[in-house]
Amino acid sequence: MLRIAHALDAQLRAALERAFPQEVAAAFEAGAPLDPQLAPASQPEFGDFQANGALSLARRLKQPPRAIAGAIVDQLAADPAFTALCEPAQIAGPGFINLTLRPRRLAEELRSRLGDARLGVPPVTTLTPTVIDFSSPNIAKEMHVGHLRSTIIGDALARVLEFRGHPVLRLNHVGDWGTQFGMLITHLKQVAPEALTTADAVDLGDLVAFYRQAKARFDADEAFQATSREEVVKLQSGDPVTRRAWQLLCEQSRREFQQIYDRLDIRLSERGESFYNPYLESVVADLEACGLLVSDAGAGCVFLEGVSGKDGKPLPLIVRKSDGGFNYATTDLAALRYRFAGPPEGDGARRLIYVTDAGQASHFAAVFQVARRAGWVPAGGRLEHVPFGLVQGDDGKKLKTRSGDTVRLKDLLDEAVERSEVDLRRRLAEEERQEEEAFIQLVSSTVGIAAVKYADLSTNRITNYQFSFDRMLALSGNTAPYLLYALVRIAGIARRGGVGAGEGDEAGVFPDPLVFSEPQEWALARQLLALDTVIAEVEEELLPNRLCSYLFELSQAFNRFYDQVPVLKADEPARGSRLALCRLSADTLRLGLGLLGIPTLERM
RNA sequence: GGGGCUGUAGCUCAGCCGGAUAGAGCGGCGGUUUCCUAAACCGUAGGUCGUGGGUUCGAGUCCCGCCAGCCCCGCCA
Repeated sequence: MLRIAHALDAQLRAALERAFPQEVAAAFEAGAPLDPQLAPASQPEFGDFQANGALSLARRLKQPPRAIAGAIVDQLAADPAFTALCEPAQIAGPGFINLTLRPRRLAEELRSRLGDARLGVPPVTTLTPTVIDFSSPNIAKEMHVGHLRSTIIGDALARVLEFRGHPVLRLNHVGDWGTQFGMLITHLKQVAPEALTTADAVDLGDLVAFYRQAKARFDADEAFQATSREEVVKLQSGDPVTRRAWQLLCEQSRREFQQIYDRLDIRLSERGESFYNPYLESVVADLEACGLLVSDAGAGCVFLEGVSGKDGKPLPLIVRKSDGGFNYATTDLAALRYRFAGPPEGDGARRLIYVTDAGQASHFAAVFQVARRAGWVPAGGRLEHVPFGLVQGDDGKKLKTRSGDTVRLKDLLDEAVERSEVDLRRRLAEEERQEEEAFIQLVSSTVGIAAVKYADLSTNRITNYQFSFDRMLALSGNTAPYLLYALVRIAGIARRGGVGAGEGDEAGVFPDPLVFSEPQEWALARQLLALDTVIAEVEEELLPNRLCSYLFELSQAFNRFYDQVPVLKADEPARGSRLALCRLSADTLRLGLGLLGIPTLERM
């Protein structure tokens, strides 16, 4: 519907201009052009679109809104392109203009989607090279529930942008540098030196425990602190023993992470913090050169504009610690600059997206501000922090295991799949269905993982997210199983109707024109045509839940249609037209779920 | 103390740069199966949109105050 909306917008603007030539010209001169305010209809009975502009124009044009609407409608009626596209425009209420597309045009539009792999979603014409920074676990730690949202949301956004045609670099900014390694290596030297020389001498779970011990010692023991700092220096200066230990730890973690990414079907390029190490010095030097760097209590600071602390003085972003070392702010600045810079020493991106928890909002605001002031953000370059809320348990507090530990991502996925399997087996027994073990495994793991992903993506990411296996695995409601099941029902029809995916790829097997008569058919058709609008919206606003709502509403529209309108038993051309709706519903669900990173099933 | 986010139905949440009677799911109650997977569909009850002001023809949406919860605030990321 994007193309149609554009056409209508242009027609409305032209009509407005013909109706009020002087006023439109004057407003344009004044830099405040008049806008007919085209929007999707707020209610189905209002048609497909509505134009709200007449109401707000009343004051500026010094005429009653209905008179303005009337003048615009008269001009629309005189436009052959408009009358070919729409039924006569209706004026409603205080001055809304309601627009209803001609059914034939809708049917044509829909028919053009058949056999189109992009389902009417155009590729963008202006490519924006984009870096998406997401997932980003820490080396020598296990991935836990805290990484879930970043990983799932980041992947979905990447998929949508890639589908639109943008070059996307998916970066895993893993925590592989800094003080933490000094602590860990120092501690391991004393308690488990073999871990530093032999691959996989201890498993990752033990490393996590060692890390915790190291952190505790670091906080309590000054001598340990000092040794740890020395170890960091050794690491950064390339000491072979320390360096080797570091590589072993990274390698081990990397393999563990990859198992999770494989399960989640997530593709990522690892480029950890250490990658930017060679650029830290120059970041600080350049900040100094452009006069932003201020030394305060021995630390290198950039004082922020518009952000003040307790005493009303500006707050600093510290980019060089008083011991001369660099911190995460320095790394983030170096990364940002590298990503915007052109090759060979840069990625040449024009849009940077950071998918991290909302708690880092002020940190990123500070980093972005400093980068802008330092002139590292190119003209037209976009910098976006995509924040998300905490994962909470049923009690509304941060999700923990019964014993109070953070939940390992692996365990969480295992439990989702296990619950899904128990449910499937129970259902098979109830229905006395016989299925092969491979089928049960495939369905359980697909549904389990899909449920976890969809539950996360389907809520507005900015708010905290209450994690509940029972809700995400529910077979009804706005859940992955409901959507997957809708697709399975369509697949059932397709198997009998002979128009499944891959069969009848030529649009020629469907009637031309498509013929619809029932309201359920039109409701489904309109929903199908809205895909491009939703995708464009997600691309812009980076809110995957918009796509989820769309797919859920599509499934509902389909289930209503399926329930109330016979397909296979209908006569032609209704039968073929309804099969076309089924086919497009299936394709749209597959595509949409695919963009969310969720694979689909033919049977379940 | 400063800053940010959040506050919408019993519960979990939508609400698309202000627009027509505030939506969905779950749960509750009541229905639907000679027919393509009923993991579905239909109906129904349920809301002072935290609160008080303001702007506007029009405010859940924008501005200000207040209340509550969570998060951040100089050398962790």
